[in-house]
Amino acid sequence: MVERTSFEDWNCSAARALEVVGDWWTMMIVRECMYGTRRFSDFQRRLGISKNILTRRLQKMEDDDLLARIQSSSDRRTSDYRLTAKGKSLFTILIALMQWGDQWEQDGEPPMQFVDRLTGQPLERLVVRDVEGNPVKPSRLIPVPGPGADEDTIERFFYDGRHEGGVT
Amino acid sequence: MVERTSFEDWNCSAARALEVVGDWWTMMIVRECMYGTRRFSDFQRRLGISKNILTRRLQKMEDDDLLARIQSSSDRRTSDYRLTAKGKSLFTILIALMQWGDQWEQDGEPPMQFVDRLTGQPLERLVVRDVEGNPVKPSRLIPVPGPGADEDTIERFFYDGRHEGGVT
DNA sequence: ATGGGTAGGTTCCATGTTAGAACTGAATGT
DNA sequence: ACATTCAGTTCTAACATGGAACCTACCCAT
Repeated sequence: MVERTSFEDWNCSAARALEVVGDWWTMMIVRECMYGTRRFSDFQRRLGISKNILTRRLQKMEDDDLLARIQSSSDRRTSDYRLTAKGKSLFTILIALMQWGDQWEQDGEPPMQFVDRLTGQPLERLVVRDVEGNPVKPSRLIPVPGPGADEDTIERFFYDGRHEGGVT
Repeated sequence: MVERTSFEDWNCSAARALEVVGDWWTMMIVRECMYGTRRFSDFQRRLGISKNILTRRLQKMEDDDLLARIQSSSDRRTSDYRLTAKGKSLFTILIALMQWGDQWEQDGEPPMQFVDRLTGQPLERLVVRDVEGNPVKPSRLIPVPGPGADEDTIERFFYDGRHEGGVT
């Protein structure tokens, strides 16, 4: 096997999420959608992506139900690509990426930011919190199997030493 | 040019973040670190990643200052790979990915979850909020240039129609 | 001290993926 | 009718991936 390792059968939500959005272009296309881009040629020009790659990515995103393709009524050559509910819910991941990039790769100076269209107010920084609403440091946490864990996940947890480690 | 398009000179924080963590394995290695994994052979066995690929990824993550490599005092053959502050701050992105995967690829049943090591309490769902702390729907937002915007970003914003679009 | 095993790589190769350029073919606009 | 635009497809060179074999330092038991 020389094909890329697939994460789709892994019993891990992060791995499954990455199987859908983990390549270099997909989140950039999501960003572009959130900037208002709808059409093939606009994605291509604004991202500087090759046409054959864009075709494949849009197709995969449609297959994964991130994008819906809607026939444009005015020009029958084009379709509008729009985010589905599943695609829109990648918003949190996009904001997390942008804020991390702002902090560590842009010295805290955002090149672009999302603001309220009426008030012009920016967004709060995303914070991981416990159920009582208090911010959580990774070092306070440990990973445990959840209701979706399969046998293998549970076995690894107990016999592979994972319950002794923790977030650091 | 047939090399992968690099995002490192883009004036976009999401693109720069993806340049660092946007490949298939990097966030899986971060997850593994947060599960307590430290050593080469453990990353290799638990992730099922090829040794040459793992070597390259760990090296790049060290170059990008996500991981620090610390000589193990007991066994001079091995080193411990540990997350730096920059690496630890990928936590928010990892949680966003896990929660998205839980919801859309696992029917809301998490295979693994992070809980407080003392109380056993799980985490709250990440929510994008405005500065007053109210949850924000993407449709209420528009993208605007920030303090880190360069000329090209500002020009595109005004002359490429981006200010007319918005998050939808 | 010696032999066997382990940890952490490196090298090699077949196959896959990417990017760019050239081409296609239908729909538009003039 | 003619040129142009849109959204692709096809072709090819270069690069990346994954699996296996190989390598070398180190640890451990005898």
